[in-house]
Amino acid sequence: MRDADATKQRLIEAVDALIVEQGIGALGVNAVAQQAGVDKVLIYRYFGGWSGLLQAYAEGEAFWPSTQDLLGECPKEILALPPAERWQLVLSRYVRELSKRPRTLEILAWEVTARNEITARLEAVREKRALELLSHLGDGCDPDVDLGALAAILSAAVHYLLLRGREIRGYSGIDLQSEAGWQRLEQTMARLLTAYFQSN
Amino acid sequence: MRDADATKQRLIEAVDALIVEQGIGALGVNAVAQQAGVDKVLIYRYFGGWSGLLQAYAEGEAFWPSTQDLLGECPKEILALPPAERWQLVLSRYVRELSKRPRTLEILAWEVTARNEITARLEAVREKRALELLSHLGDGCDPDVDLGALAAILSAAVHYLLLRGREIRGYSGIDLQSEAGWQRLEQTMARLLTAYFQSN
DNA sequence: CTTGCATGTCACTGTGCGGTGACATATGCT
DNA sequence: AGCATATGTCACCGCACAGTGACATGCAAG
Repeated sequence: MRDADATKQRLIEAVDALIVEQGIGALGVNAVAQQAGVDKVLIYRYFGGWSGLLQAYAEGEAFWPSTQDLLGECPKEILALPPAERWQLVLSRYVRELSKRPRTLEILAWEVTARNEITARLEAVREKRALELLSHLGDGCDPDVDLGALAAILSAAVHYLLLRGREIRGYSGIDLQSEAGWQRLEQTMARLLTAYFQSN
Repeated sequence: MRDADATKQRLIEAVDALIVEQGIGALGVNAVAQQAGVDKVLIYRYFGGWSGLLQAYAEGEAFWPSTQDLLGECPKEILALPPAERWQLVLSRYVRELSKRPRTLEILAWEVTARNEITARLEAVREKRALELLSHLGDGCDPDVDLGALAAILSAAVHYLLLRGREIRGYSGIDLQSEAGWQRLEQTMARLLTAYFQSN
């Protein structure tokens, strides 16, 4: 083929395929080269090494749901809702968007155990997005309420439950792999939010 | 020393030391043998191999806070509290107990990325304990309330935030490595619980 | 004292890993 | 056409890993 750009692309796609199919644990120079059907030496030539390839992959991929994904096409309508409903809606969308993204879940899991430049960058992007979204969600809320802590708790719960749900069913009596289980979770989160915003 | 039991013990302790000092990622036959100051072949002789040693370690260690740790010495007093306060207290203790247990956090992190016999067993123990505790916490609550989901959400949030706090500071604007950050989190959880139980 | 076994040491195999140097060949420019 | 270089192939290194076989030695029972 003699086409460097295409080869780079194949390597990056191979990283993605391996992550989705086998998980981050299976990732490595040899595995990626084989998956791409390419000699591994090209990883070093084109990306300067393993971490270079990972970085290229991380930059090219949109792991994180966009603000639009979460607020929808008519953010004004959503932002006009009372706080509890607004948060419920966004949280529900957040769950849906994340569960559609096996790559993102894999990355989230990776961040829990590994710490390196790649995860650090991805985390920085995430944090920025979170704060950005948070600024939108705060309109019209009682300033006395700690929205940062609220978002931290709820998103943390969602992250953990989605991650565990990839492998186990029963968690605190909830079936994390069934629609019904997640309905119980979302309903309880919704009630928590309603009660919380009502009480202030 | 010519003492098989002592050697077994040293190996198990070496596993523990490595987990605490270097994390699960650093665990391996060679590393453990070196840490124990013992030949690795003894791992195979005494434990039948690597997974045997891990299993022996897992069985011997008490990773999980006991019901007593969480309910305290006078469970009756705690169980006599109104639901919101009861849950607040237990949750707060749960955070404190877990943050004292680096091994347990390491295992929790491990479970997120790896799935094997060991993690499966540990998870089973955890789930059993959780349901047990849950049965105590449900007294006098509105039966309409989904306590399983509530416990899942809150414990998931705590797990995730504790795990992330080992490596990052900023999460949704909260400093996960400071007393102040955790006070914000606990206070928000407390308010959520109060509002939640009040509204039913 | 001698024999048998538990305990421990050492050297080794095979595998997969990340990484590199030397070579082959297609492509595009002059 | 001929050359330089970008592109790709291949064989290889050193390392760490899990696991094993053969040997040495202390101890306890006969």
